[in-house]
Parts: sequence; C-alpha cells; structure tokens
Amino acid sequence: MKIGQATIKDIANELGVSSSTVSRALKDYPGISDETKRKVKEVAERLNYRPNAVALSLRKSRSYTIGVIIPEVVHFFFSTVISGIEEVAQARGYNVILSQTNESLDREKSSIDTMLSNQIDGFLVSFSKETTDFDHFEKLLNFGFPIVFFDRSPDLKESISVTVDDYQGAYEATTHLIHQGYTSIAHLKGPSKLKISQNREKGYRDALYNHGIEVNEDFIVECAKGTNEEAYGVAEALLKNPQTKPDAFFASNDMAAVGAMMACKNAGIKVPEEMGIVGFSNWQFCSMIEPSLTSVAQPGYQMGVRATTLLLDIIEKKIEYDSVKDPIVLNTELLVRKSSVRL
Amino acid sequence: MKIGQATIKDIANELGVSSSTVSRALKDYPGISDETKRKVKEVAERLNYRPNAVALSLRKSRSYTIGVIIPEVVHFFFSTVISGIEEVAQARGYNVILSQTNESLDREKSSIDTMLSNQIDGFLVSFSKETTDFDHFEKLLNFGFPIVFFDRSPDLKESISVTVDDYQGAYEATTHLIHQGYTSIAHLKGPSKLKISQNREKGYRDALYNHGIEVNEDFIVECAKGTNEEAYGVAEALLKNPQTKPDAFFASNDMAAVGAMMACKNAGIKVPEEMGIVGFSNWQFCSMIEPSLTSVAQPGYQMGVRATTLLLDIIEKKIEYDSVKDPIVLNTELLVRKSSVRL
DNA sequence: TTTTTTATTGCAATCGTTTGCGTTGACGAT
DNA sequence: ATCGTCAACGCAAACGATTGCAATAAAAAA
Repeated sequence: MKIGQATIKDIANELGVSSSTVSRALKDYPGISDETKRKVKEVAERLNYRPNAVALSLRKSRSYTIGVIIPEVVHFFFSTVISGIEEVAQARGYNVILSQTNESLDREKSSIDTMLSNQIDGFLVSFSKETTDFDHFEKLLNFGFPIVFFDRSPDLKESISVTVDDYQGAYEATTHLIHQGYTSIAHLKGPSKLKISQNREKGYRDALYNHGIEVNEDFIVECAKGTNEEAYGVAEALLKNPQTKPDAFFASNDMAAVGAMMACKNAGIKVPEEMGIVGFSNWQFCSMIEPSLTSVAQPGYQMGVRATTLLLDIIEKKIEYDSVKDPIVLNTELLVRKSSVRL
Repeated sequence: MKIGQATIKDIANELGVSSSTVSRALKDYPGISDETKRKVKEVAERLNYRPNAVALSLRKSRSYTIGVIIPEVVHFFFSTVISGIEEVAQARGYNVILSQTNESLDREKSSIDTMLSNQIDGFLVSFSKETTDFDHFEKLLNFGFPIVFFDRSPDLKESISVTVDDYQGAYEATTHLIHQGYTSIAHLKGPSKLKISQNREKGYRDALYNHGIEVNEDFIVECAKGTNEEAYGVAEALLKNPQTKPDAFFASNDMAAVGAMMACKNAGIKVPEEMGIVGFSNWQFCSMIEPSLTSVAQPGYQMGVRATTLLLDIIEKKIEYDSVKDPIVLNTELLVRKSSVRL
C-alpha cells in the first residue's frame, strides 16, 4: 500500500531531471542551480513528498529508531520512564519501538533479535528478573553497539546505566522509621537477583547498623512478585507470631507496602500508631490511601530523559562511549506522609 | 554498524552460489536441490544469519510493524491496553512502535507522518482530546490503509473501532447509586468533546430519568483534565453551597472520584454514609483506598487484544475491511465496594 | 545420435534513496 | 583555434532481499 506516496522518481519524471538531481536539490547540495532547486522543492511540496524512511534506513544502516526493552508496561514507575523516553526521542526525531518482556528472558532475547534486524540505532533496556547472564548484551557491547541500561543495571564493565540511588533511598526510609521510634523494622524485599533489591536491602541493613539496631534476619522476607496479595500473606504471617511481630514495615515497593497495610488493618493494628509503614516508588495512590503512604520517590520521568539523552548522544557521536565511565545515579526523595509519622 | 551481521551474499560467497539460490534455499522453494538447501542452511546457521528486516520492508512495502498512537502512557487504563497490544503483536510477529501525543493534535499528526514514512502496516489509535477534525485519518482510510480506533472512536463511516460500553457502565453505576438510596447525584464528567464522556453522561441522565429523578444541570460539571486536584476543587465548590450539595458523586474517572472523596473527607462528610461515590476505570488503587472505591471496570487489556487482533487480521487480509460494520463494544463491569454501599 | 524434458541455478530488475565519479556544454584565457 | 575551468547534471552502484525469466547441464525420450 504505497498510499500513493510520491517518490523522488516521481518528482524527477515530472521535471525531466534525474533522481540524483532531485535528491541533491532537496538537500541544498552545492552544484545544483537555484532555479532547479526551486522547481524541485515546489513539485515536492505539491506532491506532498515524504522521504521513505525504510529506503533511508537500508542505505544508511540507520533507522532513527531506538528499541526499548522493558519488563512491564502496566507499572507506574516504568510507564513514567517510557513517558520520558518518548519525549526526548520525539523531540530529537527518533522513533521508539517498544517491547514488553513480561519478565521473561526468552522474550527479551527474541525481542532484541528482531529489533536488531530492524536496524535500530540503539537499545534502552531494563532487563527481566530472569536475566542473570548477560552474554546477549555483552556481545553487542563488544561490537560497540549503543546500549543504555536503566533502573536495572548489569555488572558489566563496558555498560552504561542510569539508575536510582536505591541504597540511599532505603537508608533514608529506614532512618526515618528509626527516628520515629520504630525499632523492630521488617523489610519486605524485592527479587533477590536484582541489584536494586540488593541495594535497598543494604541501605536498610546499614541504617539499622548505624543506629545500633541489630538486624533480625527473620524480619527480612522476599516478595518476589511484588503484588499486594503476596505481601499481605507475608505480613500476616509475620504478625501472627509474637516472636516475629515487627512494629514497622519498610517495603521494597509500594504495592507490597499496601499489602502490609491491609494485613495490619485486618489484624486490628493501627497505622501509624502501632505500626509504621514506608514504601518505595511513590505510586500515584500513595497520597490517596488512608493513611497516606510514606514512600521513596524515584524520578522515573527524569530517568527516561537522562537515559535517552545519553543514548542518542552516543548514537550521534556527540559523546564517546568510553567517556561515560561512572553509572548515572539519580537521587531519590523520601516523601513523608501519615503512615510513618507518630511523633 | 552492521554488528557484523551476515547477509545472504556472505552465504552465497562462501558456497560459491548466487544469492538467489540462497534466498530460495532458505525458504525451501522447489527447484533447489536438497544438497544445496542443506549446505545453505548449515552456513546460515553457522554465520548466525538473520534476514535484514529493513531490506524486506523496502522490497515488500511491508514492515511487520504497527503504529500505536496514544494520548498518555502514564495512565493505568491506557497502559493495560498497550500491554494487550504488545502481547498479540509479539505473538504474531509484529513490532510495536509507540507514540505518545500528550493530547496534542500536532503531535498526533506528525507522529502519523513519520510512522507512515516508516512503512508501518497499520495504525492503532486513540486520538487526542484536541482532535475534533478527522481529515488526517479519513485520507488514510480512503486509501484503504488499515486503522483500528480504540477507546476513543471518531464518527466516521468507514472506521473500525473497539470501545467500551460507556453508556451502559454509567447507567449501571448511576442506577446502583439510586438503589442505594442516593437521590441528588452529581456527575463529574470528562472532556465534553470526547464521545466517551458524552456516552457516560447520557447513561447517567437516562438512569436518573428512568428512575423518575429529574436531572439537575448544576450537578453536572466538567472535569476536563481529569486530575484529582481539579475534581477536589469542583467537588468542594459543590459541597459548599447548600443549594448544590449532592449526596453522591458519579465521576467519569477514578482520579476525579478520589478528588471528590478527599473533598468530602475534608468537609467532614462521611463516605458512604452521607455521600456515595462511584468512579470509572477501576484503577489499581480502588481497592486500596479507604473506603474502597466502587468503580466501573473497563477491560483495557482485552481491548488491546481485540483491537490488535482485528488490525492484524485486516492487514493480513484474513478478514475484509468492510465486513466489520459495527463497532466492537466491550462490556464493563460494575465493581461494588464500600464507597457506595450504605444499605 | 538427436531432440525434448527436467532439474538446478544464475541474471538482472526492483523497492527508494544516496553518492562517487564521469559527462556535458559554456565560458574565459592563452 | 585550443585548452582549461567550472557549473550543472546524469550514470550507476550500493544497501539486502525477492522473483520472473533465462540459461545450463544432465537425463530421458525419440
């Protein structure tokens, strides 16, 4: 379906010149008379000529398209990142092709393959939970293929990443709970394989340690799925047993925090009076629930913007790949709301 | 950067045959000896050959890519639709290229242009709030270019759309409030230009009418932005004046419902005892807030699946464009929670 | 042995654009 | 009259794959 789109040849035929001349005239190359340029542009305008991006991609091995690999689209944080990516990409004339992996490594790999065969200029990736081996990325990086990781970053020397300061965010959140007088703080941690989970856990541990509170390993429970149902179950179990009953929850994500909050309500435990709760990500609903949920805000939109800017700068060789040595780490912000304030 | 990708020529050279032979061998065309096929496939495997999708697009004027035009990504409902789209597209071997218009008509148009020049096979569109004139779509439809509209559908004869039964959803929601004994039901309506807003308003009006309740025009207020802040202001204003004080809110979206709920809390009005509230969309937080919010669930994922299936069927000519006469309307489901139950 | 058939394979054009190099003609310089 | 210069433009290859139409050789039929 050409949709009747005019090509350079159509213009050339109409004016009785060659397509090379048209091509050059359109781009104001020297060596083409002003008269010809004028005519060519006029006809192009009249025929509503639009260059065929596919032909250009083939010729230049460049598509002005970047590929985004993301675990989930229906996820507040990720959707804000996508929004930031879209914004920058559009502004700089790039298309965004999106692939959702649903946390599956296989889909991650196959998406990368098909995107590569589409000549995309670079990748923006947040890999799946299943991804522990990074060969498929390393191979590309060795070829100098532009990749910028966001949120979840691999332990690869040559890789560039934009992440959030998970450690610091967790540290502040935990410290805040301590300052509020909570002492038995449980941690609902994220998938252990992810570095973000590890960093948050570390921030939690260090905060306790630095305030002279011993870490109780029973208080650290993994919530791999990150749903509120899962967290509800976990929290309920902890609350049941007097030995493991904490007086606060620091959750690795907001959904889990809500799950814990519900478990408390169900057990007749008052938040924040008897139980402090802090989440992570600052989802929209944090300020809507009762009590409103204290949470660590992650600058998702900003992350998308930074990552995309970086990627495009590399693609366009505005900056050297190697000049980006240190990972970019964005600051979090602890938004204190009712769920954790009892003083 | 070819990333050293092998081409058909590389295989041809290595075996001393022509590229035509390689092409045919790879696709098991008749007229190629089994011996040659075997060798070709072996070398292709060894060189990790992947056909260049761009070259294919150029040759076939088909890209196996569909374009998605969407107002916002950071929006629960839309993100679930995207998820459904992604799922079907990937399963059927298509790429998804995404463009967020941020409710701007200009961006909508320019995105369509660039996508067209990328030879995409079809569009999935939910147009912007600004879009009241559909020439840019009509032109394409006249060429027989495949477009499926979702959620927001235009009044065009030849257009195919997948929407939700907004009228029915609103009717049921309003009826539910009436059955619960609320009589002065205010409606926080969406952007008037959108048909979905109009349908919801109509459902609201008809429900009142059919239950013998007169419509009070002061009770119908537009919340164009759809944020909770906006709705908060609107609701607050209504509550202040004893003349316009309703005893229930039916909001065109959940964010607005939350805004109204907050205004009530702030004014010391008890929900649901003194005030019933129902939202629309069933965002995640509905079950998390206190009191939990009754809402009309829209099958977003399902909508994405249906729309994409339809589009791909049309692209692949499995079905005729004209055979889809009636718009596809998905059913909503009223999820009754605490915010509207006082009996 | 000659002709016909059949099985394999190659040539070259095509999709739309870009680009190195060659061509053409006008003009001024010698 | 001859040469060089320069402006303006065209030719053709290239990007990677597909495909209608030969072409070739071997096998089968006459």
